[in-house]
Amino acid sequence: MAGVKQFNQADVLEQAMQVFWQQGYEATSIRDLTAATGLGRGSLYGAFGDKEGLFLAVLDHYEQSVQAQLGECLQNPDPKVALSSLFEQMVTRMGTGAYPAGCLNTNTTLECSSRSDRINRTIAERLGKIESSIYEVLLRAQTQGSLPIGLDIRALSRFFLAISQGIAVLNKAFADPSVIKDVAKVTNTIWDDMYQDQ
Amino acid sequence: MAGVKQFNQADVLEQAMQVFWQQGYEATSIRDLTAATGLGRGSLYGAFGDKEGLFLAVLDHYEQSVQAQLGECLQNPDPKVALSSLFEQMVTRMGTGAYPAGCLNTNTTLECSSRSDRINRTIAERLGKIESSIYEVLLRAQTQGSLPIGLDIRALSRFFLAISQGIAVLNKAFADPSVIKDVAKVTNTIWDDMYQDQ
DNA sequence: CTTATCTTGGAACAAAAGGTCAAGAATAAT
DNA sequence: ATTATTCTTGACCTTTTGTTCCAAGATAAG
Repeated sequence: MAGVKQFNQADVLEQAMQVFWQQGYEATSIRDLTAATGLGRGSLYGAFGDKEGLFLAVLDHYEQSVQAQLGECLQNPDPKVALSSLFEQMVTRMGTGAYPAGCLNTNTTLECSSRSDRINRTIAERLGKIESSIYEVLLRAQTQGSLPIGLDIRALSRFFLAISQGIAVLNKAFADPSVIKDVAKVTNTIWDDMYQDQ
Repeated sequence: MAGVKQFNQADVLEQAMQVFWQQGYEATSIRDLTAATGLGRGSLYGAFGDKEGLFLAVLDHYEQSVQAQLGECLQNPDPKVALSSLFEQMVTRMGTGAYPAGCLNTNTTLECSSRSDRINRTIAERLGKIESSIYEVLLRAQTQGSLPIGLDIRALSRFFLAISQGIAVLNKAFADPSVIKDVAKVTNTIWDDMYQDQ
């Protein structure tokens, strides 16, 4: 069974992502990964180099498969809908149990940022992109005149980013889904209050 | 050099806390701990049982030495000051660099909650206590008439808890201290707007 | 059919992990 | 001074870690 790749890379990354997401980077061994993916050691190392290489590939897969959906929310032409649907989407996904609790980016930030420069830069860059996306939405709202000009929207985008990270933490800490529902509810209230409908 | 304990337990916990806080639970080895504390393996195991036991002791030490300061902020008789000083205190401490980045509770939540039930319960309980403390402050404000009666202060306390966790995440992800300053700034603005001065 | 190329799974490796234990040393009690 | 108790030290154990390597197998090209 060889000569050509015997496995689908996306499937392997999906399985590996589940394991890393649930157990964390350090707590996940190569054995765990070969068991989850069904690949032999040689195949894994041949395809991804080493554990860190596989993890970085998993981070990419995560961005494209999970996080991309959040990015789409922010593309909504109505800034008010864009931001509120972001939090709604987060809470909904976390309620389904289709994925492990929390957010892989957030988990990785707290576990690996002080250990691997490469991972640290990847994550910081990714969080920066989310902040920028939120900033674009706020800027659009401001130019539309539905958000006060005096508002510091750079600070505001960081604020919303913080809330999203906080939701990820609380979702991992508490089994109770009502906690993050409450957070999203209050966030939307605040956002509604800022937003001046024409 | 024995017969009686040769080390100060608080000092040892302080050193161990620094290591765990910076590297995470899994990435910290017993060698790291003996090197940081100056104790031999036997002494460590004699005093704390095993790695998890030491870590739980460290979590207690963290609550008493670091987190207690945040609790004191919330004891301020003026609810408005109480909550705003909480975030101010967080940002200030994280700016000093006296401790590693972020928050040990938050880090632990994301790394260990799916691995050790004991640690998971400890952390969930602790976050619950913070939520309750915030709730008390909001309730006080509400009975004083400075917060609208219609407000869901349970949800609101969870919201502020989420922000505090988000701040911890962003402080670990970004070296730039202006990020969490911005978050605290916006949070205080929102809190001020809610609060109806008499 | 032959050859060259690539994949595969598992054996093997050194290093490091968490944890144990017995002998030695210092105090406190008698 | 002697005994009993306690703590410290460092070697040692087993298991697991991440990684390498190779013989065997399967395909595609000539």
